[in-house]
Amino acid sequence: MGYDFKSAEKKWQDKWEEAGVFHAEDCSEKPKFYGLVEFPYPSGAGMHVGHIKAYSGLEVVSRKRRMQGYNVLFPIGFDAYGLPTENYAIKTGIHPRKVTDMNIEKFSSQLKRVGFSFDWTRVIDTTQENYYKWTQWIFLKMFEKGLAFRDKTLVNYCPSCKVVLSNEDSQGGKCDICHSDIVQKSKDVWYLRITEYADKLLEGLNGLDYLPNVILQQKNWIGKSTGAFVDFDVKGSDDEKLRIYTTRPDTLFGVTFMVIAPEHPIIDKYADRIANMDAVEGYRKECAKKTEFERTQLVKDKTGVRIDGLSGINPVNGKEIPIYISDYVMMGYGTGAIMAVPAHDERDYDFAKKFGIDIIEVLKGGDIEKEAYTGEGEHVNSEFLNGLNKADAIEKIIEFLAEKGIGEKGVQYKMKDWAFNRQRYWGEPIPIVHCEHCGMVAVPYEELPLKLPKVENFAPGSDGESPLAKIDSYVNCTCPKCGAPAKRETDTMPQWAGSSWYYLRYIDPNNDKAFADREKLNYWGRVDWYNGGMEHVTRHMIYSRFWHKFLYDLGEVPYDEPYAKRTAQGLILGPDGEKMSKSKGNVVDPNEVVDEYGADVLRTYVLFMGDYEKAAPWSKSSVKGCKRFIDRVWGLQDILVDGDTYSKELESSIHKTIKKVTEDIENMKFNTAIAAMMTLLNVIYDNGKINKAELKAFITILNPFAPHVTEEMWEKNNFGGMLANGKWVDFDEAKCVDDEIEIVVQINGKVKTKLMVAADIEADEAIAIAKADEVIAAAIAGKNVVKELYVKGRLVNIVAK
RNA sequence: GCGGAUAUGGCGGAAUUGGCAGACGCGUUAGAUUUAGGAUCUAAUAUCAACAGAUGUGCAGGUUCAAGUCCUGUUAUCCGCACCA
Repeated sequence: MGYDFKSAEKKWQDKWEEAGVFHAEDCSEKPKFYGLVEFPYPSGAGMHVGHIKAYSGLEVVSRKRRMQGYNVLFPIGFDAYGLPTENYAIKTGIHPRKVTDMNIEKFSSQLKRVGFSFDWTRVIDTTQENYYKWTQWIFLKMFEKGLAFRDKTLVNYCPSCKVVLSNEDSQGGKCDICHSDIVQKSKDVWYLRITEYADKLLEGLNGLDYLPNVILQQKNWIGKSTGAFVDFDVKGSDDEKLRIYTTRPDTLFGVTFMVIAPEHPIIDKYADRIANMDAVEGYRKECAKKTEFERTQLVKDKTGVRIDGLSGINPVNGKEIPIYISDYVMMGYGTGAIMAVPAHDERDYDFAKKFGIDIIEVLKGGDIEKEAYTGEGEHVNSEFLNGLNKADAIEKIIEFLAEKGIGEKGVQYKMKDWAFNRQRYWGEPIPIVHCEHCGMVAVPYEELPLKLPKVENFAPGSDGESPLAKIDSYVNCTCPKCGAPAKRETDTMPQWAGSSWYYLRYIDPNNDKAFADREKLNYWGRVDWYNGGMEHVTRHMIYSRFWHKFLYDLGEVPYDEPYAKRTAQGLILGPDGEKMSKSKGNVVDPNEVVDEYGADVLRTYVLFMGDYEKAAPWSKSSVKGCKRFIDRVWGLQDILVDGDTYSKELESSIHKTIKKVTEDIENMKFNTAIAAMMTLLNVIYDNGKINKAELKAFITILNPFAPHVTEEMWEKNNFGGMLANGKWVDFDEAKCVDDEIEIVVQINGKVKTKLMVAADIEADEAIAIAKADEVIAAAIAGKNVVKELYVKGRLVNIVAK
């Protein structure tokens, strides 16, 4: 009788749910394991095979850990605020609430069909009042501490969609949605002062078990650099100081010009003294027209205009140097002004060559006739720095600058403050009231959640205002402080908000007194293992680490980093080797796979298809290989015999496989774990029979991968209880080795023959046996044996000339 | 441009960390079974060669008794950052 996955899978999913076997127990005596996967955005398209792979990894780890006696928290939820839902709602007229509920329903049933061992009693939805109440609560705490603030910014605005767009949605200066030209618009928006945590976020990385690549990407994102600020006097101004930032203050003697960003305020301030203001203005207009893409493209061909009327004075030698404006200097980094050292900076070099500016070498080691020398070297032409190396020179010059009061040590970050706003409906309302008398006032904590009002028209308003701005009953309120009529903030929070603290809510999802109970926080502690996509390791992870560190500083959480370990799965590519996309028509629907082959096959395949951390193309025929594997496992019941200990024939194979699977799962080497079980299966069929003890062990280690078929077999053979509640099997290291082993005999490193010998054979004996072999004897006859080696358990190598 | 990673049969990928290259799976070929197809089972399957044997882990060198693995150089692909001073 074949295995009927259709009925068995449904049956066991229901039984597991009924018995609550995957419910995590708060504050239990058992050791805890908190495994976290990135909760999905419930899109209308339904689940993707990528989700299955992303969740299957920690699913296997979680099921195994449960069987090993851990109290496992393996939760799931939905990150449901966001634009796609809202856009769909606008298009169809169905309310986003309804769309979200439908999509969550769809995702939930799909996830359940795959048999994931999530604790469904803890499911969260970021759009529910009892969840976003605490998102707002955290925001207000930040507001209280001055970390949430408002500031003017130039935003990308699409006049056609009437919406403010992120940089990602406005690439190339065109709106991603309607492709009209984006205009820059000044607007007051909310920011979170994440830069205040830049150092903590950087230092925190040290003790964490993240993939090296993840650490690197986070470091790059934070982008810390150390250097110095230096003030240059400006000739032609009223005693104006032009402050620059540099990482190489030691090259100050090589400065031959300065460059400021086109937006630099000094231009407007002294506009009447700049003789060529027309040219300067013309250049600035030209830059403003350039899209971000254009501005980053032309690396070699520098453009710029000299400011006629203002010049800089090099503070170390009093030399007068020209000042240029050029768009290779950005207003958003450092001070928007640089000192240019063409001899030792490629950009400055290109610029100097183009504009015919002097190039003065201050570091030995390169040939500045040909190109800028950016390496290290001894200082020359630098007065008191001459002869010093880079580190010493930097130290000395900073000392000098500080003494003279013309500069100081400085640190810069690439990371900017987090623009925390959306002019959209489907997001968490920002709980702030604007009062004419009191300014910005927080909605009192006891009034949270500030509910997102139900509206009929959730399309964005004109002029980039949030749809909430049109609802008078929402906007008009009284000031919580003075009681005067006031207006509510109408921006909502960005998508990233809800996901910045969701791992904390799983710990105590229904608490209405706090975001999570302190005792439970103490018990569950950090997420032990967080798996997700590489695309989320910078923004999402840094944002949530920031929120967590903020809560830690507030004393609201008992540990300072949210995630102890972070891994990432590789993409599943389409069968054509291309990234899956609807437009390419190469998307694989997990539902169809479950329909055709069953959930166990789908789960096994996504883990078997290749290295978990690498991208691999989907192969329809390889899926069939996993189907065969599952069917052959079921077929073991046809050759089942009695026996309550491992048989001599299979004992070492079973121990070896248990060892391999046990270790591989922890290292996310799921593909080789499955391969090892396939190998064992082949060994068993070669053996012709399997006894009950052996079958128990086999289906136990297979259970995390293929829980349904193994559970069905467990029941059918009356092994007792439910396998999901079962105990993991141990292996005995001593029994993983065979008595007799095959060794290879090489002559001059080439394999000549293979011999069976006792596993504990000594070198002398092994070599003697090898030399006694007729093939070897013949090969070395008449030759001079130079060297004889025995590598334990592996080979004998005889070097003969 | 900078940083990181990868490169192994027809395909996805293994390789105890310097010790039999190609585990496991797919595909292919032959056979069995079947009215047929499908499914299943058995065997073969890196390349060249009838065999002996030789060659073989992107390419070129090197170290070693022994190299996919270590060293030097080089090429290609992918990812991240990108005029960050």
